[in-house]
Amino acid sequence: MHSEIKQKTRALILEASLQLLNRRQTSSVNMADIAKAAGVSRQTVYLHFSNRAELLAATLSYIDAKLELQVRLQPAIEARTGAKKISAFIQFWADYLNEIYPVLYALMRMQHEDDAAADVLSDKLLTAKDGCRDAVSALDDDGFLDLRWSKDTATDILWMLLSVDNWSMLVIESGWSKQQYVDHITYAAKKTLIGVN
Amino acid sequence: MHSEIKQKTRALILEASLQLLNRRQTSSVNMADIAKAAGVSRQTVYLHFSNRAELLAATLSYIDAKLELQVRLQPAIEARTGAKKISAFIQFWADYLNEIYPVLYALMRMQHEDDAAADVLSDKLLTAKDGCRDAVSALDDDGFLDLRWSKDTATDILWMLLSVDNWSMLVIESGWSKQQYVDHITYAAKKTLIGVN
DNA sequence: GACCAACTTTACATGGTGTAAAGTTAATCA
DNA sequence: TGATTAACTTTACACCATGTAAAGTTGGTC
Repeated sequence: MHSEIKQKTRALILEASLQLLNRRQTSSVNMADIAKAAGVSRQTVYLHFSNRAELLAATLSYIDAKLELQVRLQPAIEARTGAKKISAFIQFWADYLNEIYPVLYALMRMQHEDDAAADVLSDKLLTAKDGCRDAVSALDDDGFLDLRWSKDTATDILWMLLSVDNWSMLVIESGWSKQQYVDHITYAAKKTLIGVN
Repeated sequence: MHSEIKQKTRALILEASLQLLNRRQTSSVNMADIAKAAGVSRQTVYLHFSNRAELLAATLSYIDAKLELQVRLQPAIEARTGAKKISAFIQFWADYLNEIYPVLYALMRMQHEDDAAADVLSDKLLTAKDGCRDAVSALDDDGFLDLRWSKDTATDILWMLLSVDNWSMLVIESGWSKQQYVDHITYAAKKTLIGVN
């Protein structure tokens, strides 16, 4: 079958994209670089992905498929109390960001010049914001949401705390370990959101 | 004097840069656009500023000169308690960010492609981080710093809360008013950092 | 043996930054 | 007054990545 060949080439490109982004986070990764690493011509990449944003989006999905997201998310979904949901979600988020950061970083770099890239990013991140909303709702149901916050405001605050930029600032720039990030951000989130009403 | 003419042209360029950046935050502002707005050839801009990063840095300084930073910072410097220092500093920071954001945004957009731009930004932001450190120290002197935090960690946390990306996320994207930003972030910062030891 | 999907090769348009160099204008000074 | 020169203009070009275009090659498939 021809389409088997096509799928194989697609996989080669995605794997090359992922590997390159993981290795050299600093310098930017070209379409040409990726083609070269995949052992394929630059035009072939455009045959599979109509532009760079689409390739990066596909690379994100490629990672997601490897990670078994549903399994990883179970603890956050099953957590009984709001506080435990927050802990579980932040734990998940830190692990997940660690995996996808290089791709997100590439997308973030091009988001201002390229609407397609901006869309991919905002899709990805808004999905995660729903996780924040869930956690806040659970906390509110428990009666532990600080009366100072509306649910929307609390969601914005938690979402801000968990932003990709904050993560990279603390973990990449300031050198926090993953465990420090999880511990400190979890503590900060709970202390900010929880009120003894 | 020749140099008077030169200074006048320089001022024209800086003013044009500032106006353009303030008006159209969304689309990017070219060297050519700025030259045009200043009524000057593109090459003349390069005669005064060796590259875009330098022009933006000068535009930042140009704003600073207008703002009388020292006066604005007085309340934060004079505040007696750590808690009041935090409030005063966040108030100052929100006002200041509001003024310089368009320029910072332009610098942030180019920081990954251009080392000079990255340097300008990190200079500007590290100066502000010192403000966070001062506030944390004051809080610690009062004996009100949550024992969970070291001074360095607390500084990182406060600094993260006040990051430009967070500000734009809340104020630009989520539509918070300046007052909401100040009130909510101040409350969150105090609740996170202050401990009853 | 014809067909065609997948891929290659070559070439070009675009857009913004920065460099280079020759030409113009008018203030300054001997 | 006339030469000098600082400030600015004009024109042209190199660069670099993205994306488009089109003709050519290879090797399964029927």
